[in-house]
Amino acid sequence: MKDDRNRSVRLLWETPAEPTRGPKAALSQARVVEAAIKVADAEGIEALTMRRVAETLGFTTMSLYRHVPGKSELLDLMVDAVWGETEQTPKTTWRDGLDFYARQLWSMYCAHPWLLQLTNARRMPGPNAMTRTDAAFAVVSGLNLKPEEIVAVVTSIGQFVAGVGRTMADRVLAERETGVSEEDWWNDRDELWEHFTPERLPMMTHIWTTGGYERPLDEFEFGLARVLDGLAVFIEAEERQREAPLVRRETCL
Amino acid sequence: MKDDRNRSVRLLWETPAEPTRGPKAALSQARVVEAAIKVADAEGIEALTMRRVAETLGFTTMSLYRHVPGKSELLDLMVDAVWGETEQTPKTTWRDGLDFYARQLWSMYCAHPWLLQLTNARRMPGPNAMTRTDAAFAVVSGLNLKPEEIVAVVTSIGQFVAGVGRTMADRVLAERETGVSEEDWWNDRDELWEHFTPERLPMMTHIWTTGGYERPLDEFEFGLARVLDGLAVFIEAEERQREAPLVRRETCL
DNA sequence: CTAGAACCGTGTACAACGTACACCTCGTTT
DNA sequence: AAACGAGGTGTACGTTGTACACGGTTCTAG
Repeated sequence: MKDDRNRSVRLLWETPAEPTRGPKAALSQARVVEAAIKVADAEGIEALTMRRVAETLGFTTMSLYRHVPGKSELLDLMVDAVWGETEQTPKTTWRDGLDFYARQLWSMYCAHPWLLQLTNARRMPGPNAMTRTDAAFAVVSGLNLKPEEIVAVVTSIGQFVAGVGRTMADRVLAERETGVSEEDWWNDRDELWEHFTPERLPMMTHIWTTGGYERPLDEFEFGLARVLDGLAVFIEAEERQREAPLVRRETCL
Repeated sequence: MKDDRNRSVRLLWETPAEPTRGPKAALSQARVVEAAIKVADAEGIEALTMRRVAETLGFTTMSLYRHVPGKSELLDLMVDAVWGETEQTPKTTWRDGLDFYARQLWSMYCAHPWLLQLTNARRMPGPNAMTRTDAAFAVVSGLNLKPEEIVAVVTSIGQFVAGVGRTMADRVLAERETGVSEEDWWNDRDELWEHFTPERLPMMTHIWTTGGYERPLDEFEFGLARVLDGLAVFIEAEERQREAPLVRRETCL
């Protein structure tokens, strides 16, 4: 059963029948997942080892494998458990809805920065993640967009939040891991700044001396406003084009 | 000298004096970096081990440490070497300039997807990366933006490309690593689709049946156009009324 | 009522990783 | 000729995920 390609599908989407025989389990899948999330929250993804999770639960490392097939599947379960903590996007205007969706993602990433240290490619999507995404699709469904445009719009929001979040997460996790603040770390590399000369880096030194790095804009708020503005331009243009009688585009049912 | 905090600064920004004594080096830092990039290009970052690099060069693992202080510093050198392959943004309009900058980043990420598997937090910036960034700042310097707004505008482009790139990179590297195409992999998980019912996921099933996933829009092109549109709205508004204060909201981190 | 199947948790073991350390061998400087 | 600094080698250690064998516990089939 090693190469059962649907094992992780069943793991996430189906609740297995309870065993009738054998001793009562002292541990459970839910407790393993919960403990793993707690470890990752506190110490980052590189501290998340099977040994560490087992230790916090007071069991041996190998006992975890009775409840979870492997580390990869444990990560799948952790991710979908965290999606379950978010609220579904309510039905409102497209802009309010996407704003809500973006902020839900943002607070999810803030609470669990390790999410952004994980690959998303070929990660098995769980029911929680899918229902949240479905609700996000719904808020842009009344705009007469083509189906692939709906996907593109929601995806662009998701990717924006993930992009900004990753920078934030890397910073937070590095601070937590090393115990050295971002500022202290850069100040320790004092010889670096000697190479930042106006001849070599005119703009950066100018921005530095005029205080551009001292009071940076909030990356999330600034970027979100820009992306939503950009989507507004697109959506309005798309609606105008659709109302024009001559330039009928093919609608897929 | 172990905790010399400026060691990596000198490594990237200064060329060390050539040694006078001892045997001629059969290896060099440049060759190590080059070989490492080649390995990462072909097999991804998780295949980039000191043993693997040494093997492709025909030397022992420990010989690398004569030319590179450690793996972390090797990564710094690889990153800046790759930045050196890109062209600097020429001086044009802000929109053409940012478009150029975005496409440079994009082609860099396409050529070296492993860049996006690396943390950016506390990575020592090298001279190539800094001059490229400086040139990008320059194209938005004629707009009378506040210094922190210049940083925010360029950063938002960088983060957009990194966000889209990461999705692309994860996919490409997973295919290269496993030898299984994305499509085949998802087709193997056939039981997953049985859970995608219209009751549970109405929008997704609708988009699926209307072909929204069959001809997806280009994420890079779609997103870039949206972000540039959004920045245009901001820049025009900013030019119109310079005296209006900018609204800043608090976020969780 | 008993044999055995199913299940839980433990302990040992292995290959791969980064790299510290001791070592020998060159080539230049004193 | 002796000393010294540098390049490359080989061994060894602590980590990681997890395969495998094992012993104890609980329910089911005969």
